[in-house]
Amino acid sequence: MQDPSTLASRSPRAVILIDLDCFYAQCEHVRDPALSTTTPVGIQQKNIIVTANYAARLRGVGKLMLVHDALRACPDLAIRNGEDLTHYRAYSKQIWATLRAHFPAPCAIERLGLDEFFIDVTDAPVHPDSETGQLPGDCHAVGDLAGDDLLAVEALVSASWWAHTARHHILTECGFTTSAGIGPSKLAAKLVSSLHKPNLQTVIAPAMVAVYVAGLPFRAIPGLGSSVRKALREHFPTITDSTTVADLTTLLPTAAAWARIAGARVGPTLAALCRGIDSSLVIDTPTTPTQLSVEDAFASPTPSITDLESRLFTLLQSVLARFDTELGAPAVPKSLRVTIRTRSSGFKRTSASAPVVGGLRWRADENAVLRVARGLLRKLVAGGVGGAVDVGDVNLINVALVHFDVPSSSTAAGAAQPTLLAQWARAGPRAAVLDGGGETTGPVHDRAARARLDLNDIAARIRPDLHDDDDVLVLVEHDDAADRMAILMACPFCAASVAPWSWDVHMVAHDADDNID
DNA sequence: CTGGATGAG
DNA sequence: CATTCTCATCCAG
Repeated sequence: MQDPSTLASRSPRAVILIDLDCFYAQCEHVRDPALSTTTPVGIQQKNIIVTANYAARLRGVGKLMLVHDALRACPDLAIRNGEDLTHYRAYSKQIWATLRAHFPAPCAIERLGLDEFFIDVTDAPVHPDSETGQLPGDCHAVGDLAGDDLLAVEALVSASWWAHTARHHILTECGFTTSAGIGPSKLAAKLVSSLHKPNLQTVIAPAMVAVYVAGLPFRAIPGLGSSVRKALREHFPTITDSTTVADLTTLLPTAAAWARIAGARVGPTLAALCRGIDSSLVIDTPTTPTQLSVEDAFASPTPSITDLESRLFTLLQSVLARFDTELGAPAVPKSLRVTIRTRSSGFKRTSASAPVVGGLRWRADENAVLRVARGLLRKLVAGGVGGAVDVGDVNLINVALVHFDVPSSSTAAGAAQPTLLAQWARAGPRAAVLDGGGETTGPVHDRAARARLDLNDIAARIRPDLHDDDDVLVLVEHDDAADRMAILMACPFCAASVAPWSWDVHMVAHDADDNID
């Protein structure tokens, strides 16, 4: 069977990574313009400085440095507390909105953390300023662009100009400087983005990617974290911090060799990344996250379980408030999760979760939610290794709302269904889009891949349950404006074209019609 | 489905 | 080594 995502990713892409320079510190400068960029600024969370502006870095303040050490290196460090991420989230969202406005579909925009954004500009128009073939003045290059494949070079020169204008928009509309990497893949864009910073950008020639990656220290490979590093050192004691990707490739020449060290899933991926190969696509980050959590770490022991509960309730208030202000009406969290961390466990986390029966109406029944949260906490504190966790041993609590969903046919309230359907109808032709994984997000870019897609295959992927039903007609249409394949299903009752994800609610609406009759 | 491990910024 | 305060994905039970 053809794998559409593989086919789509085979065509050369043009990917930008925009990286906000020392994001938290810049947020403080933007919020308080009187704060000079020449004064060293550090952002404090508990007893560490998590990041610092460039003035502070020049004075020896590093990331995740103890406050004590930072002040010793730089006694006049201006310290801002960054434990509350609210305004950092707000700036991040503003920057995302700016990028979205200037890079509409079919350009995908994927957020990584609060301060990095991948943009796929493969299908963007050729940038007007790229016609001379020159790069923007603030754009460095890795490798000889002129010597590379002609079409790929045109795409990357244009992409470099798009990165330049994106950064210009972020600066003039939001007030933030950025660095950027431009390349034929997410991997390439990411790895060169930090070569020239702050406030500069770097493009890499496609033919140079493998060579460039080979020369990097092996820990630069994204996805190669502390666990894999530990396994590598155990198998190969000669490995040090200065071991390069090329050295590793000599030790582990095949995907199978990698799989033995890092597992069947991660291993082959790392093997490919080490050769500069990354076929992953930029995926639009959804507006609704999969979880929303608030946590607090505390150094001094909590005296009693009541005090622990008091902390828990404060966090719960905070996460509920966040839900109200940040998430749209259709989102409903289905579960509540409480996580604690103890010193004696070596700072490991343990969690417990439970369904939230009240769903949407917890404002009216907050006590019930509080009781659920307290029950989860008691379960964790009672479930310690020796039978019970010492309350004073707990040094972090996290409360999370998880598994958001839109209300569907499973919710009983019949009156609410037509309203929901009306909302989706108003949202217009945001039809399902095939990404090859059977899900309904992301474009299929490669025209040849589209031509090979088999209709039955598509139907089976999108809604295997309905595909067995002969009455359902599946339509595949090309939306020329958006340059996407839309998969729609014809409703046998009203002849409407319905997106697969709204099918169930559509049917419930018809059921409601029947009941009125 | 729940809970842990891992990795990202 | 993680340390902060998050978020996502994968996997075993």
